[in-house]
Amino acid sequence: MSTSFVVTVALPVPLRRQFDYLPSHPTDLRENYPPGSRVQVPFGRRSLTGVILAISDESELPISRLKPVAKVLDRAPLIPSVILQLCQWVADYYHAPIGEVVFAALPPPLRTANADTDIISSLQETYWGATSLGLSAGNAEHLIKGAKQKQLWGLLLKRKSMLQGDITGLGYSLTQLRALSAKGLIQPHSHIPGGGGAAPQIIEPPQLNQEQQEALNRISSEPDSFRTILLNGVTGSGKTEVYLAWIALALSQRPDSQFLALAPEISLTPQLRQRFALRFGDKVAAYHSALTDKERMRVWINILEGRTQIVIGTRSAVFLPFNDLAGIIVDEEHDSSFKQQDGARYNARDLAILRAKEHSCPIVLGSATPSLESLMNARGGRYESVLLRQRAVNADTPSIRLLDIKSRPLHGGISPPLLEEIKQHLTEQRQVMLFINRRGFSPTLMCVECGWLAECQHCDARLTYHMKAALLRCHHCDSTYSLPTCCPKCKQDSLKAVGAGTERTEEFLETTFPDTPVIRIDRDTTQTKGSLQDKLLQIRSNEPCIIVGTQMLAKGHDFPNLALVGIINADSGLFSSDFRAAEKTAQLLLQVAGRAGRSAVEGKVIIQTLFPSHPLLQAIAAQDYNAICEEELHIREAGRLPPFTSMALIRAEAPLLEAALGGLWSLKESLLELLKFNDGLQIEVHGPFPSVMQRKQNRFHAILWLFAPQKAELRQFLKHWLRYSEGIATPSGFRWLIDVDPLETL
DNA sequence: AGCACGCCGACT
DNA sequence: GTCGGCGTGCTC
Repeated sequence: MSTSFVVTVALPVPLRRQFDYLPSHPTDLRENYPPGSRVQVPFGRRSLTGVILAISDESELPISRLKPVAKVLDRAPLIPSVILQLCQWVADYYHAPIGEVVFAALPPPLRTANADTDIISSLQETYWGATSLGLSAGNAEHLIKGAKQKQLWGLLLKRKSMLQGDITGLGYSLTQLRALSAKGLIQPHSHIPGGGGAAPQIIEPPQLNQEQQEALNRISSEPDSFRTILLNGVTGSGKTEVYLAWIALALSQRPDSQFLALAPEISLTPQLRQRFALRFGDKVAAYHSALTDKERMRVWINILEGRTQIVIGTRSAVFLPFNDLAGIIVDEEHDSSFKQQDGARYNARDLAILRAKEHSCPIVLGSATPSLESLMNARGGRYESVLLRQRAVNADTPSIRLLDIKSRPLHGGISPPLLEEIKQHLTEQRQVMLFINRRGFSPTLMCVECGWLAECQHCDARLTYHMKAALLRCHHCDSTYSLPTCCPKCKQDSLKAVGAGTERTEEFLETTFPDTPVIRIDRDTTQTKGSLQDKLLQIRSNEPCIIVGTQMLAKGHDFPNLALVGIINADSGLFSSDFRAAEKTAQLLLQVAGRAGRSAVEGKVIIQTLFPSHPLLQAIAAQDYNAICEEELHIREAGRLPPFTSMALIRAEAPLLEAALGGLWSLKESLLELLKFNDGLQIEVHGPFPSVMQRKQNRFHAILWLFAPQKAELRQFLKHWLRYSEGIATPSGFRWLIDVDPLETL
């Protein structure tokens, strides 16, 4: 029996390489080095935490150059082998350093070596439940002041006990808990997570309509086989109810199985989570980057040990260590935030499909406006297609009207006809939502005398004027500038805020409708934890109000009394050089429009534009997403663009534009060189081009476009090329990376 | 990414 | 005379 073996380790360094080590002692057994366990190893002159990828008989390097592992940190593998496989695949497909990928799959506390301390014991947390006094007080509501506290009390009455992390996760504060505790209504107690206790409160599921029932039948027809189902349902068609019914059905057949639901952004998860929690109680947990390390850690461990069965998460949740996954849902599958934009640039939607395959379970991709990629896959028979054509709650699809704002005066971005409509709907006790793609007061500050514009010193961008904060801010590098009192160039008192952002529209509406609440929802007003939740609760009270907000509003929210949606300006996406602009614009506008008239209320959408005859807007007004896709697919096919070809980018940056472009020229030269030896390959290299936003934080950005007929061809070629790209001389300060299947191509 | 080694400017 | 700038090279 040979005892000599080599341990291959992934380390958190940006190198496309694995590192081999020897066991700590020559007599060590292979069983003590299971793949997926963390190790402490010497690396250069520092010591790093790594993850064992594999054990093998020999190394590419001579044994004499290998160092021994310092310590094995985990007794059992922390990362299941399916996740390790997924990481390997991501590293290979996206040409990402394996270490970066593996460490992205671990919750932050496990990335560093807090040695072998017992993780579970550190997870004991506080639970809150009603006291006997609270329970016997009957209607204790009159004792409680705040609406939020009343709600919290109601929640704690229904659920016998709740983990503090879950309570705060739903947007309640510790202050609110303490206030109830001070009244003697509730008390904290501790017990170990998963030790039973909290009884899930199950609400009676609503009756599915016939379409939903048919969709459910299709999805659940073969529970134990891998299938990708594209659930294409108009906004308001009740996709979420189908998901819930599917999970309920699957759990009745296999009670211990697990489910993963991915949602594009955190802003969406609380609501989705609540709907899941109402149905499945504390089987449900949320997982996203806004959680504290401890919260993430707890969810991670609970999934690993099978205590948490259903997770609502954002893209990083695709790496969670489920071991008995029975189904995956990707909600709003077209959304570009599933694509990671830094580090390992993976698309969580595509990884989710891979996971479903690994676990041999169905995956449902849901959207009212599916991506062209998914539509193509459905056509090619790789995905099954399920349609929901009607809105669920006897509501019609809203009407969309294009409003020409040429030569119409705008106040706070709003034209007189739109203002009339707002008035009208408010008198009818309805809610109104205005969508503006810009936060801040105005996107430009200019001098009307000499034409001076407030610009960022570090970026090629105008500064946004924030009135309440009384400053200028760059939305690209986040630097701030104090507000000039007069024009810095001509010294006259002639500065003017040009254009409208959410803040200006909010201000205008507040003065125009002093008796109506104006609720602004953008990154600036939802910074503090729970503030978005508060605003959403206020809207869901169904009192008349005006909601002003950015993209955040477009996704998934369900506001029953919302009747009118105004889109302040639809024109930014009409003349972009991004080949995905039409697809993105159609998706965004139709999603926003879909917020209107979701229950019995009749919905109306008004899109302000300078180009009402633009074909894309015409098609959007006709709500013919199919026609838009049809047209787009023709254009993409003719232009040999994705999804008809495979695409990758090389993105570069350097302190000078010349260096960024020059470095890319060197890379391109070497790519072409390698292509010469591979005659059969139909790979095209275009560029280099300066990025649309050339200068960002005083660094210059440029890109190279690569196209190939097949994904595998491009992947193989790049893999091959990377093996000897290290010798290429590039200018100093030149950094570059590969972006496979980019969604952002400028 | 770190963290070294390595050659050229203003300071006790 | 040294302290220190960041250029480039390596890490199993």
